[in-house]
Amino acid sequence: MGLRERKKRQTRRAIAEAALRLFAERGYEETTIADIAGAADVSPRTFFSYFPSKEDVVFAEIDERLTEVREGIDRRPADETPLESMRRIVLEMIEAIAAEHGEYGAIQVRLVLERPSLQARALKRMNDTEQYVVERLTELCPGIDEIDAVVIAGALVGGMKAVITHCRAHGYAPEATRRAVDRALAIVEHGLGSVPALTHRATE
Amino acid sequence: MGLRERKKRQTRRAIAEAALRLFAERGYEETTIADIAGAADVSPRTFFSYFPSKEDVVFAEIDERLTEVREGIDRRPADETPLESMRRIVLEMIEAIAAEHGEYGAIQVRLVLERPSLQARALKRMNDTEQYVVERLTELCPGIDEIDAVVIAGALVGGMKAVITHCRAHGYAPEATRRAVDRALAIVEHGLGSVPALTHRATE
DNA sequence: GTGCGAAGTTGCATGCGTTGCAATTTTGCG
DNA sequence: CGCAAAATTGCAACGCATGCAACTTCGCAC
Repeated sequence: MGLRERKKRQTRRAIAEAALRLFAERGYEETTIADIAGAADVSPRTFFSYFPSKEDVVFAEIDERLTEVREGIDRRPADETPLESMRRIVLEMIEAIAAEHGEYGAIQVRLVLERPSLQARALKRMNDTEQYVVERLTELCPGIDEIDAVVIAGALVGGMKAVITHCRAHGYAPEATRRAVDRALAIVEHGLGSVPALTHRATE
Repeated sequence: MGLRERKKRQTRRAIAEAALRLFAERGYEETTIADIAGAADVSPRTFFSYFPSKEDVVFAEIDERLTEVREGIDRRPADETPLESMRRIVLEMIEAIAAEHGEYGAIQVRLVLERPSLQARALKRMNDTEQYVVERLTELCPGIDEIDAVVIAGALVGGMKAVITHCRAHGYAPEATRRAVDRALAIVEHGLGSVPALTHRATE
């Protein structure tokens, strides 16, 4: 890897860290591009040659993580059933998110939760991942009905989103996390019909 | 309802229609706030006293529809099981969306699909609705486990999103729409384990 | 090491969305 | 009519984002 490459990576990191630090100190909208550029020792114009927008800098690390998840999906061993694969991948994803809990990850999570526009972007990223799941699913199960694939991916990602929300609210306690994942997968796998509260009629 | 009220409603509608017409004619980013205000015969500044942002004008009608859906949820008859209620509400929602297919609804859908930022906003709205489902669900089923409620809402909304996507891609043909809804609800209700393609091991 | 082309950085000018403020006009009602 | 509240408007300012052209730095061949 040449000097050029290394320096770019270094600058990118400097910008991202400066941005997150400033966001944490003064808040997101209280920090301007000029502030970030100044703290990272580059010109304001250069910021945009590394990140297409102010919002994107928040998702810099998260994107790398998502790429890893996709690679994990692609490396799926052939002797797993699709359901087993999905179980494993969901677990990996949750663990990755929980591990990210410290350091700058916490700042990112807080920012995303506080700013509706960032939350919207995060949901879009999740939706894009769902599209990817649909593609892999149709590849994995030749002849599967299209609507089936889309619904399955939707239910899976929806369940995963639920687990992430739940775990975040409970501080990522390890045993609670595992329990949530198990419970979520059980519901998705066995269906809403398996939840007694949902099939019980109020009258009578 | 006083004259003041009526005029406000009228102006709001004028702005929304002018905006959607211009978006359709020249494109979203090719239309400025000044253009919209000019076409609706108000000052640019006034635009912002009716819509908080340019993006919001795209969702004006959709928001009204979502409000109706929430009201539909609240009016749920007591002799339905939660699962039956959800089935009915999902069907109503899809029908409302399909009915919206004509007129300006089509423009909105096209805009949302084309612009990533609008797509993100649409997903956030869906997520907010999901939160609402969680609240009603915990109300409806006292003592239900929190994680269960969150997962159920996630799976339901995820499935619904899938149906919407699927139907849109197939031009909202009535019989295909009904089939998609049935299939989606069946999968969500009986679980992913009921889909043969997912439990079949490749090696054997 | 010298020079050259490519890649990266920077400043400048510009357009647009958005907000706060104060002035002005319109509306409903006594 | 006349008054107070509400709505509209213009103005100025700020920040994000983009295109462009000048400039600097880098890697590489000779």
